[in-house]
Amino acid sequence: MALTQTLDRKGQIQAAAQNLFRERGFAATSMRDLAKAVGIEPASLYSHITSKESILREICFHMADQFFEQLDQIDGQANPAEQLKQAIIGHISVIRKNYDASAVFLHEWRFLEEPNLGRFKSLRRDYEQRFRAILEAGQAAGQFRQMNMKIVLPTLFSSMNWAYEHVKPATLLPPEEVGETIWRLFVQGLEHK
Amino acid sequence: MALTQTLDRKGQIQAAAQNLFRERGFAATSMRDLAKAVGIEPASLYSHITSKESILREICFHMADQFFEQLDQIDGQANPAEQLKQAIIGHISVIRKNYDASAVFLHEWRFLEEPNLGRFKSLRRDYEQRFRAILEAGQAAGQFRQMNMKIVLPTLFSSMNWAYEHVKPATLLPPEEVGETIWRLFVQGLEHK
DNA sequence: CCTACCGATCGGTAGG
DNA sequence: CCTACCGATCGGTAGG
Repeated sequence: MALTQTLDRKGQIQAAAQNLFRERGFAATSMRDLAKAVGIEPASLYSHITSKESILREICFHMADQFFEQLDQIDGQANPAEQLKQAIIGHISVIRKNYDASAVFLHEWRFLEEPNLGRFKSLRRDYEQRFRAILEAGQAAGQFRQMNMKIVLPTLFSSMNWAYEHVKPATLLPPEEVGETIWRLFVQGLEHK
Repeated sequence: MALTQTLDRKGQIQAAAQNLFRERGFAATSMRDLAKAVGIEPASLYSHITSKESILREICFHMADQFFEQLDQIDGQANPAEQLKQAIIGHISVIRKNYDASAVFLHEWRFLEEPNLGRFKSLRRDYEQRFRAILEAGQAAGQFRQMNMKIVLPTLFSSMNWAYEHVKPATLLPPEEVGETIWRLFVQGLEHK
């Protein structure tokens, strides 16, 4: 919401929606709440957006785009552990740059309607597979232990995704510190060698 | 919902609410939805419950009770790594025994009203502190490395709490396997020694 | 546990 | 971007 005054009306609506959807959830946020936050009449929202769901759709798919862009920037020549480190820090950085939107992306996507819901799930699956490929490359290279991917992969994502909650933006730890710590924990474990 | 037919009406309402709140969220579930699931008229719900929020309250605090009970059963004489293992497996077991309710506990608690909301947050903080104490005991004993607890603790909880999602009940891995794998990952890490 | 109903609020449209 | 408004639905109560 900090940059609201520099955005056009459509951008203001998106920013206000991200904040409200994050704080109250999609279902508990009314178009009247949203209009009030923007400072216009409820009906005027529909000059800029087509439906409540269309706002959610833009938030979710814009976040998905950013997560994929980040993945495309990691060093394909690095070893798996290093690639994993870059992917983890990148993922957390995207969350941090989109404090409200990432919470919506993570929690409110289920209110998407078909066919958007199906497309969203498909993108998310693709993204998870990219991480899985890194982990499996590490196993193939003998760097990582053989562990059940059905457990390891969701554990990794859960570990990365808490970053949006628990802590307010002002007191946030730097994404690099969070990412490095999670990576070290994940790769080396808590126990002394 | 499997045992609905053996429950009294109040229990049926609770079971149906857990399922609906899990699938659609608290805000998006109407009392009419709930009544339909139970097979009575909407107004009849109020013979057994006082408000929509009171159902949520019972779910959340009943789950909290179970999490604490589980913690009280771990072996206080064991070393920190072993205590951690028992606590993790116990936590995941509670989630597994309450498939619908645990999702509600984890995601819908924010729709609690004061003073319940405050009480809930306080209980959750206490619970987290119990885990923190185990981790710090491990550090004090030289068994665990010094790491930023502000990162390690939420990472641990996130890792444990994914268990309620991603996977349908029928295909669930045994809680012991999930718990042991997460514990090993958390303590030893992914990398070969 | 039901019928009947309350005032409030919902997402969205018509028409300018 | 506004005024005016639509039909549908909301959580909950009265009274039996």
